Amino acid sequence: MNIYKLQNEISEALSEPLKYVDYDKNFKLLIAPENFGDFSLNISFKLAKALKKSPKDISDELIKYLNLPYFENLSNDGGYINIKLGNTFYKEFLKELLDKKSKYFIKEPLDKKIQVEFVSANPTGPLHVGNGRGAVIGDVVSNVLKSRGYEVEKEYYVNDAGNKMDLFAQSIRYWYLKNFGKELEFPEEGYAGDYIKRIADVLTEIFKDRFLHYDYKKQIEVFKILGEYILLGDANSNIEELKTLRKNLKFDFPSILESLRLFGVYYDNVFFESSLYEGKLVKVEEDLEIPERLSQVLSVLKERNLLYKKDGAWWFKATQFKDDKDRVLVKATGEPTYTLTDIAYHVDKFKRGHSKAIDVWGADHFGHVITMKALLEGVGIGGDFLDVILYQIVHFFENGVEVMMSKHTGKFYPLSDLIEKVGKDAARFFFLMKSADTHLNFDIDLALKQSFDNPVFYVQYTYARLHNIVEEAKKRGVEFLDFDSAFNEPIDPVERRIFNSIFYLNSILDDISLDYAVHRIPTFTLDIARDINFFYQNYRVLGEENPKVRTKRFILVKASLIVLGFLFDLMGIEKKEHM
RNA sequence: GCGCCUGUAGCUCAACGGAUAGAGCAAUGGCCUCCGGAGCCAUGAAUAGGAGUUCAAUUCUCCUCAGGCGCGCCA
Repeated sequence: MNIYKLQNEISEALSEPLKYVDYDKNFKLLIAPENFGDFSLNISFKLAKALKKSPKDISDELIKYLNLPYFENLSNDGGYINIKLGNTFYKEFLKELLDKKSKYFIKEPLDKKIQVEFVSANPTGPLHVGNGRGAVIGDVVSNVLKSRGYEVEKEYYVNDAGNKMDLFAQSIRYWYLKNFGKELEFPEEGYAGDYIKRIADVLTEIFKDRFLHYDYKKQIEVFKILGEYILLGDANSNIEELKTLRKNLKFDFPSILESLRLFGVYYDNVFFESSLYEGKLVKVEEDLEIPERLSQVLSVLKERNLLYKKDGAWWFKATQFKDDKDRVLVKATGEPTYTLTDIAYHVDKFKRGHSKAIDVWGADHFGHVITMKALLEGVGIGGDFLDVILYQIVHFFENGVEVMMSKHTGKFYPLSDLIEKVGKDAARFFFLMKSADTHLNFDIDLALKQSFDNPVFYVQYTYARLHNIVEEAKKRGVEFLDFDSAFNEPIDPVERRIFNSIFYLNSILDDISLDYAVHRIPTFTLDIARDINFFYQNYRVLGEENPKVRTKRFILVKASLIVLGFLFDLMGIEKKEHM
């Protein structure tokens, strides 16, 4: 028994009286408020206008058709149809749950691929704490979609082309040359962080003066590659020398990909922006020559008459697709813009067979969303292919003062430090708890001080003490009866609440797979943990004399362990059996 | 100026358009012969302001106020 089956049965039962009525047949059950039964239907309110009757009268009629065997009682409370479920229902539901365990919350494969891209920070500096929010959101959205039956590919897009990378390389070059007594002007808008100097020092130590007499262009190329390698870490580079470098490296903070792994984030794929520049040059127009993979987009736009030249640059007619201005795709210098590589990248996602691409971006990239959707329309894929999850800025406070961070001034708080201090689980839970579209104030002092008080410990503690009951039962050789006799006993409200929540979880996950509101997972987890702790405090399990009641409660313990364990897996936090 | 996000208890945050707006922290007062007290119970306290749509608005629409973020031939 699961929520879909129950909803279907209700839907079918109502199809007879509502034969001639146009209504939403996929209506959902609601969890009823306390003292109003287990679940409720608000369908009569929706039908009131069409049927020209009061909700209360409609419910009176409908209830006559709802004599399902699972229902113990039906009531009409001001138009709401409130359902109290019978023991047969709980027996079937829990049998299935205990049998399938966490698979109870995994849907059948849909044969649909979805790609989730997140973090994708420039490899010009280590990840800072702010990146943590996107990392957790992307990771957990992926997990939820997997549980809904999608085939999910998690990807990191490395922006390793363009001006920022040049500035980065120039900044390293400055320090490298300085190590050999050559003092230059520090590049304007260069990266000022300590780590830049440390990269230069590491390179000096390993490669000595090898790059000293390279020409400027060659130096930039080398520092770009090596610097990126040090910061990003081992993605899928095949260059032997880089692997050796990796081995010799004594750098004092983890690379981007290592930080993410410490954070529990594992990617299926790392995509390099620079790969879009590979291949031969293609002539799209007489005076427009561009790498092959980028040229494809331009050719399609040209065919559709959406590309034009102005002031020496090539423009996309974005205004035809609700953007507020047209967008440059190829600069007057002949270089592609970030917008062009990004649309080429998204076309690539489409060609890889994904039915949808989900990007997780910081809210400061908001302005890019409409342009990307316009381009997707422009190339004929359609704007709906892309969903962008925007998460609002995180403000960090330390000693009561806001921590200002910028890769350019070099002041930042590395994500790896945060993980080390408060732990992976607490950090993930903390980031996850707030809705993505609300600003998040992250008080670092509080996070440190709080480590033992953190809600994540509360839920993990709940799991551990439940697990202890199971262990204790084995140790003491406590006897239990069979499933059927356990559910001859009445189920009391506290137990119902917990069972009902577990039963309803699939429905919540379905919602999250549509609106990506992953903060509802920690919220749900805290709610059910509270109910479970109340149960734990007020009801004995092993010490209960009545073997039927004892068995029923033990089933509740097992069901709770299954659901908590599954939720922890979704959120990427540990299932600790002992703390 | 235009666009987007936010405004809920002293603080940090919840609430598919649904019934009595919920938690945590902080405050006050209780609960350990017990399967883990890192827990449980009780008390006080809130929808920025104003119109509108709806049987029903914290949620949707409009206006005002306040905070944040965007509006590059940057990425």
